[in-house]
Amino acid sequence: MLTAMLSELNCSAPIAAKRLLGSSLVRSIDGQILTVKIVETEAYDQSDVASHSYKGIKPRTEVMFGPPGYLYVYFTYGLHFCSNIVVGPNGYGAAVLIRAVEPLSGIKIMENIRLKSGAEISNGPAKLCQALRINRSLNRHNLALSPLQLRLNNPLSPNEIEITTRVGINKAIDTPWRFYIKNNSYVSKK
DNA sequence: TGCCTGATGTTCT
DNA sequence: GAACATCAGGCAC
Repeated sequence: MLTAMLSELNCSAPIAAKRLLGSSLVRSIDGQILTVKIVETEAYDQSDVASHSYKGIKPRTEVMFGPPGYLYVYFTYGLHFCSNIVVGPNGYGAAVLIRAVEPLSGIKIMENIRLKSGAEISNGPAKLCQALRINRSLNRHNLALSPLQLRLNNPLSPNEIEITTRVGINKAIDTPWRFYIKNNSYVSKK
């Protein structure tokens, strides 16, 4: 399955970002299984001034230039973690930021971690990291392996996907590389 | 309801 | 020393 997943994600960041919508992440914490569905993504690659990989390979961004199917976790604003799925060919710096997910199982556990319920559990990139206990220890993690696995579902049809410009950045703000599932209440606001 | 701001660590210049 | 792919709480309306 690993090779199948690799080939699915060995494409440009925007295509991979759309491909990842509707797919699941399976997180194992202390023997408990949490399952979420990816409902909102943003694409970044090395040709894009808003991307961490734009300035070339650095210790922090090295994982973005590796093979697809790995997790890139970075720390931001002094408080928060955000998680990206590395995509594109080995050697090309591209990744897809996971902006929002919909909890499918283990919801009670996530509510306890977040001290929130409903969409507030995971309708933002830093929120979902907290809900799934994703931190720097999972940077460079292989998403084919426990305790965090990516399960690609069947691609969504184009009419189920909304395309907009990205959120929370001030470079390349006109690039329409944000994708989310229409009418999904877990998509982040704005 | 919606805008504004403070909190706060890592990385890069 | 500044920038930063954020969030939550407070305050004004």
